[in-house]
Amino acid sequence: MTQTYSISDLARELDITTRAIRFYEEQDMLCPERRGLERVYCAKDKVTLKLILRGKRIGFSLAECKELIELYDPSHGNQKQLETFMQKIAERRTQLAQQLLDIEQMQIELDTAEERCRTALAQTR
Amino acid sequence: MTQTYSISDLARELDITTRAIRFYEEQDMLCPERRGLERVYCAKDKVTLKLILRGKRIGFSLAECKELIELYDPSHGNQKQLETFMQKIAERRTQLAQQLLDIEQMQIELDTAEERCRTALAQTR
DNA sequence: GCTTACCTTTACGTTAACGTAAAGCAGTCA
DNA sequence: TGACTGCTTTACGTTAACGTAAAGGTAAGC
Repeated sequence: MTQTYSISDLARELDITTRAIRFYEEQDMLCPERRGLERVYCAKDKVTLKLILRGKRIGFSLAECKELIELYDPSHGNQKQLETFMQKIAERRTQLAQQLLDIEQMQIELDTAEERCRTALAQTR
Repeated sequence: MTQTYSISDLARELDITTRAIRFYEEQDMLCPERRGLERVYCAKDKVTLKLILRGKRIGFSLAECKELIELYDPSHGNQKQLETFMQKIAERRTQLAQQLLDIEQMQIELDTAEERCRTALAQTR
């Protein structure tokens, strides 16, 4: 008994619109089964959607998310493709490392900003 | 002798287009001085630009970046504004924390993907 | 049999963040 | 003096990521 979902099940659970889900399918990031016309999603589809949403939260474009998804399944690769995959993985790593630095720096700046706010607040008394 | 820059100085140094810089000004994120018609940028402007670019790297919209910049200078705030600032700072903190989690998770997935690539590569021999 | 609730497709609309082209002014180098 | 370089403004174009409306199919419940 493998769990399945309707499109609005997933929309509710992941807090996105059905339009968005269909759009991701248009972009070949999803390929749910069909029962008649209705889309029937499986657990893997849900994982894919979560991957997309996580990617978006850290500012990846859908194109980048799609690449990440494709990296997830290197079964169908010849040697050249696999090497390309490895390279893309390395690129993503670099990008993530930079983002970590950026976030740390932002946190520091939020510290500063908060401090200044406190000071300013103290002076209004 | 405070350092100043032309628009193309900054464009070169920060690796963006002059169009982008002018666009940020249109959005009231910058307000450089003028010598005649020419824009003359100071050190603070450069800091602002770097802030924008850092925000963009981690997926912030320009509107969000603008808020961050405004948070940077709470001098002109009455008590209510300052409290709003504090709240926005807290929101950003939450967002950054989520992004950190997302990035860590992505790194783990890149580990997995790389591992699978290695395995697949080994089998092509 | 009619309404309600989901589902479908097709297709045009919208916003953000610039790109790009047109037209022109100011200084400089040969 | 003319060509080149760098700056300006105005304005239309473009791409991504959906939003939204139109028009309709199907199954459940009253």
